Amino acid sequence: MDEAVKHTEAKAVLDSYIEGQGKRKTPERYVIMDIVLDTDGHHSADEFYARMPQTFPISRATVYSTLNLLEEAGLVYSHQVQGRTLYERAFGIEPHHHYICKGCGRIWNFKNKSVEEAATTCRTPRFRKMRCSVYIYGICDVCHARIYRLK
Amino acid sequence: MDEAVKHTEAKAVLDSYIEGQGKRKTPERYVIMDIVLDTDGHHSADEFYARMPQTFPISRATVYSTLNLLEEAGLVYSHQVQGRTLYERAFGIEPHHHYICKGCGRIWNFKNKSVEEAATTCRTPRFRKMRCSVYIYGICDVCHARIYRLK
DNA sequence: TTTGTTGCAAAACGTTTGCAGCCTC
DNA sequence: GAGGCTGCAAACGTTTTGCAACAAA
Repeated sequence: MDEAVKHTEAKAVLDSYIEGQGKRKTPERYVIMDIVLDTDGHHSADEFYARMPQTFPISRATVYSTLNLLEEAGLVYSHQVQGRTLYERAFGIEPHHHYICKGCGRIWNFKNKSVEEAATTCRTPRFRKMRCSVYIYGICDVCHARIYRLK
Repeated sequence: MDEAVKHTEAKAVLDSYIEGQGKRKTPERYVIMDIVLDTDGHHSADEFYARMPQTFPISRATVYSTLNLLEEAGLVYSHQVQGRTLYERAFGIEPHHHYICKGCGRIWNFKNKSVEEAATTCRTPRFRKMRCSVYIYGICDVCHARIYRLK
């Protein structure tokens, strides 16, 4: 996706979410949105906080609350890993799932049509599905070598 | 599964894990294991701590560390939900996955063969799979009614 | 005898909250 | 002007840690 278009379209999504909820269009929210859109991978709120521009400082509390807002608006996904919440941008990327190393907590993405299809089509009574997350836990090469060497 | 057999077999699993790791067979570990085996559903370490027998008090720290041990031994699964770690017994139950309400955090189990098969057969390069967890996030009936009423 | 484990309390960690002042609407 | 938002620091809830006493091997 073209970078400029991505930012324009994401801004439209955020605009309409904010308007629909009777919330306010503060500059902080759009600055954070832009940074999230330009960041790949899975990061904690504090990691995003560390990336806030020195020219436009934004507090930790605002970063936390804005990431929540962006998730509600559908612009980021969150994942609970090793006691922390990690965010990844949801806009301009293809559907995918994750495998997570129990040793180091690193996350890798993978795509798989049958996993995707099975998760989205299965029945969940009395429950409105919003999102399916498939996590495959295991041990990565690096951790396996480390653990094996230690013993 | 027969209850007595379940406890006997689980004890054998824990025994061999403890022996293999050069760890120690303390009474606390077997008391906690028995309680976990007799408990259905998803519970935090503190919830298990509250269930420790008055006749054989066990500290919070020991409950936390033993639940970790039981997970390493494959006797419990853990799930990260709303900032907490929830445990469920892994022994004597059929494979299943979960849907989780974003409103209240409650978890329901579901079984689905194609989800199961897709998750276990997909390829994850440079990575040794241990366990697949499928989480479907959404809003349960109760929360949907509550949120809808408030607006 | 060695060394892993327990219990306690304190500390750590990520996150949320209360509040005063500010800014969007 | 009303009320949502920000920034700060303090509070929160969960989990981990340090340490001395204990007990399994």
